Amino acid sequence: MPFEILHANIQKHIHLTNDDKARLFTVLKPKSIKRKNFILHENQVSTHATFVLKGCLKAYTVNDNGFEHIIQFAPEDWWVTDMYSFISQKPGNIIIEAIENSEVVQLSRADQLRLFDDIPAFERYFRIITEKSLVSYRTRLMDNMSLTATERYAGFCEQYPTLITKLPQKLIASYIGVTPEFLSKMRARQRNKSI
Amino acid sequence: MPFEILHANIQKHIHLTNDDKARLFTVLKPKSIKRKNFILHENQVSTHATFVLKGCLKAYTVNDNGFEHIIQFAPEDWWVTDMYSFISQKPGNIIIEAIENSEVVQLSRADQLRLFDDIPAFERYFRIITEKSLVSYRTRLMDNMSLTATERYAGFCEQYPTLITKLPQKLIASYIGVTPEFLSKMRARQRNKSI
DNA sequence: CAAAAACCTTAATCTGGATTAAGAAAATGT
DNA sequence: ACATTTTCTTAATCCAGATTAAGGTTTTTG
Repeated sequence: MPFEILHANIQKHIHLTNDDKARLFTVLKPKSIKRKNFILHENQVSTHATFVLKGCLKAYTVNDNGFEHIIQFAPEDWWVTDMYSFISQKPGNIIIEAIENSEVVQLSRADQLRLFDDIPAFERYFRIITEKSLVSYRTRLMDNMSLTATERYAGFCEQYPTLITKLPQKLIASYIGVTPEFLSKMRARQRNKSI
Repeated sequence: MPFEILHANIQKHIHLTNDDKARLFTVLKPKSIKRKNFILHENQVSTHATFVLKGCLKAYTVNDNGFEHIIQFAPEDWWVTDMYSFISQKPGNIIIEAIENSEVVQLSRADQLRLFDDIPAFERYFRIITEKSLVSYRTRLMDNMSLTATERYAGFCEQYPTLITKLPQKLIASYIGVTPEFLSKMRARQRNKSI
C-alpha cells in the first residue's frame, strides 16, 4: 500500500472510514519524479496538490535578477503546492522541483472540492493543516523581520535537524534568506568560536 | 443588526440558512474597544478570534530590543487572531491592540469548533479564508526576501490605498519592515524625483 | 486651548550582509 | 575511474538600510 503514509498522516487529524479511504485512493494519482525535474513551472496553473511519499522537493520563486528564493522544502510526509494558483486556478509564479528522485501522489483541486462536498471530515483535515501551515508562514515572516541571519540559521538547525544533514548549504541559505557566501562565513565564525 | 457586516462577509463565500445565522449570532460576543487598549496581550492564550465591525486594530510582536513588528492590520471587515495560540490554546507572543476606537465581535475557539461540527458550511467558510490568508502571508514572506524596501512600500501603497491615508507612517514602516527614519527618507526621495 | 505626547524629517555615521572574484573540494553522470 | 558540474570557502570591497541625534510639526488629551 504505497499510499499508507498519506493515510497515516490524515488519521493523525481526523478519522476516515474505509469507504472514505477507498474513495480518496481512487482519485489520487501516483507519480515518480527524478531529481531536477519539475512538478510545476512558473506561469503554470497548479491544478494539483502534491504529497511526498519519498524523496524531497523544493518550492521557490525566481526574482528579476535570477535569484532563487525557497519558500518551502517538501520532504517525505509533506504536502506542497502553489496555494495561490491552486485555489484560484490561475497561473502562479512558484516553481516546484525535485531535489532528489521522489515518489509523490497528486490530488486535483476539482477532486479535492468534490471530496469536501461528500466527506466533511476531509474538509476538516485540510482546514487543520492549512491553519498549521499559516502559523508556520507567519512565524517565518516574523523571524525574517526581527532576527539576524545568524539567529535564523540557528533556528533552522534546531527545527530541521534532518534537513541540515541532507541538503546542500546553498539551498539552506536560500531558505533563510542569505547568500551562500554569507552562510559559509557564519559557519566559519561558529567553528572558530567553538574551538 | 450590528453583525450584518460579518454575515455579508460570510455569504460571500458560502450560504448560511437563517437557522445557521441565528445559531452563529447567539455565540458571538460584541465588544467595544478604545484606541490603545488591548484585545490580546503577550503570553496570553488567544481564546477568541476577533472580527472588526468598525475601527482598526494591529497585531504585532515585540522583539528583544523593544521594537514592534506589525504582522497584520485589521480594519473593518477583517478577522484577526494569534492563529498559533488560537488553534493550540497555548500562550502566544502576539499582541493585538486597537489603533482607533473600534467595535468588534468575538468567537471563542470552543464555539467555533462546535459550529464546525454542527454546520459544515461554517467550517468551509473558515477553510476558505484560512487558505487566502495563507497565500497573503506567503506572498509577504517572499516580498520581504526578494524585494527592496522601496518596492515593498510601493506595493503597500498599491494594495492598501485607504490604509496609507489613515495610518501613521511609523506603523506602515513597521509593517513593511523598515525604520520610520528610512521610510521618511524614501518618501523624500520619491518627492524629489517627481518634482 | 494649552501642555504633553506622539509623530515626522533631516543628516551624519555605522554595519550586516551583498557582491565580486577565484580557487579548492565534493558530488554526479558516463 | 575520470571528467564535468555543482558546491563550498575565503577575502576584498561595497551598499541598503540601521542607528543616533536633534529640531520641528502635528495630534491627543485634560
